[in-house]
Amino acid sequence: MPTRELGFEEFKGLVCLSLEDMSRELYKGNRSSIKIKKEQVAVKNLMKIIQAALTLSNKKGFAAMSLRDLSREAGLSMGALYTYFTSKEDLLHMIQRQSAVVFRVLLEQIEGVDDPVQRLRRAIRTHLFLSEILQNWFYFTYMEAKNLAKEEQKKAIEGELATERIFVDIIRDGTARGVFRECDSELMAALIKAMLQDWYLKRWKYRKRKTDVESYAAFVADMVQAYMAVQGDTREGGALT
Amino acid sequence: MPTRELGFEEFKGLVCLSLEDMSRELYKGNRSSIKIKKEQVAVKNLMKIIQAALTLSNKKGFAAMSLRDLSREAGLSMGALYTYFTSKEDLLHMIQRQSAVVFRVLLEQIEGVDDPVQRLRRAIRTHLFLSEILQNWFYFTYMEAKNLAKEEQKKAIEGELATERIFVDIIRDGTARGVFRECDSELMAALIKAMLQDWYLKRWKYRKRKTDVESYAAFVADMVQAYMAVQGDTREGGALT
DNA sequence: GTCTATACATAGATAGAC
DNA sequence: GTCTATCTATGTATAGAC
Repeated sequence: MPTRELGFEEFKGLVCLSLEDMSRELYKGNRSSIKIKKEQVAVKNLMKIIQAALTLSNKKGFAAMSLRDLSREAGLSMGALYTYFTSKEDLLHMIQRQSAVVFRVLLEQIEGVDDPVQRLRRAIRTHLFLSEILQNWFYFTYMEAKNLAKEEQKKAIEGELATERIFVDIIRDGTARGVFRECDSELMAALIKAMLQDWYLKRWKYRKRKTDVESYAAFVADMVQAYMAVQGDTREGGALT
Repeated sequence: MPTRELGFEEFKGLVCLSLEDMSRELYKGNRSSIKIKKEQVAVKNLMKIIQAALTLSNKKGFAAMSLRDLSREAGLSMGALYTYFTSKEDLLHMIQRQSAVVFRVLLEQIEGVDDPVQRLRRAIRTHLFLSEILQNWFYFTYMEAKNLAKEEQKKAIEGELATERIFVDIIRDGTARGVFRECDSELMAALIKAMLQDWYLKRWKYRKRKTDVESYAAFVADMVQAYMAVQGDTREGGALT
């Protein structure tokens, strides 16, 4: 569907990923465990709870965040909190599960882009844009994955690999069509992912340096492109070997 | 001093970074807070404590690890534990501070390597080798940095930036000498660091794929080199722009 | 030096008033 | 739907026997 290259602000305006959007989705997906019936009320409070949970957890870790801390930060009593989740672990899982929307948007955005180079570039930009909008969600998901129950942890790993798989497929397609050089596509994809993740893991650093997401995206894309380009092959020759 | 390029096993044999070495250093650096007088005894138990602390923390997080857990895993009583540190936070800080040896070794290893390309390659390899040997220390330091007190946290950030600075300097030197293209050296260094960190943050993934540290180092170095090379400039031209 | 037993604080979770 | 008050388990930390 999306053919034209979008700037970050345009992208942000189109996708529905505000705290309210995310909270509403979360509410709809957890009607059974949330005791509040009125959507208006529920969403309003879920926004406060999630915002508070992400802020506190990302500052000192989910395990170190007590529900009393959360209660204070969200402006709700302990009792009220427990009408929105059944246990602290439940809250963790709700937030974590919601992060899955990312994969859907990523696929949507590269759909219909045929040229491997453009497709790769689009995937990189989209991933960075998403993590820019949902920075605290991404950070939380990454850092708190180890706290999940075994079953949910397995899903998180599958999610990580599925995203990586998107990049692997693009690279292999490009190589098959002669646009990219031959290379270890899994390793290449892993390194791209590492660079994409650094954007939200070290947000403080890039913020201090006033690096914006567009520049970062361009740099990563250029770097990958420089390596993947078939002409001017620097893999074997040169001072490196 | 080191002129010849070392393989990983050679490197591992030369540096003194076994659990025992690290524990002994830690003991010497914390004589004041550790109540045990006999070095033999202290080091033996510190090894058990640190090994247990790293294992448990890296599995479920330092905050979620209770000292009862630690006591069981290390095979020492609660009382005994407290003769090796004054508080749980103290233990965290001792482990975290010990990770600083890395910076020293990194500097030692690139010292005397003049050619920017070789110097960059050496720095990349050394960082990866170090994180391979001290995988659990690196992982711990990265994931638990947020639990540090404000003062120690500041030091951790300075450490991160100091390592990055080494790469910045190599890149700028290379550019000045006409070996590397002009580029945003801080951003380049940040991305290199991101790729280096992925090696110990996602060790499970690379282990499963049977990627060894030498291959990983070569890939990262080649990729950086492909972008930094002055000839065959692909930054502006090509399908990307 | 190391252990067992215990003090004391704080955690997660719930009951029942409003 | 939300609050306050409270239960119980578990946490960190220490005292004192061996």
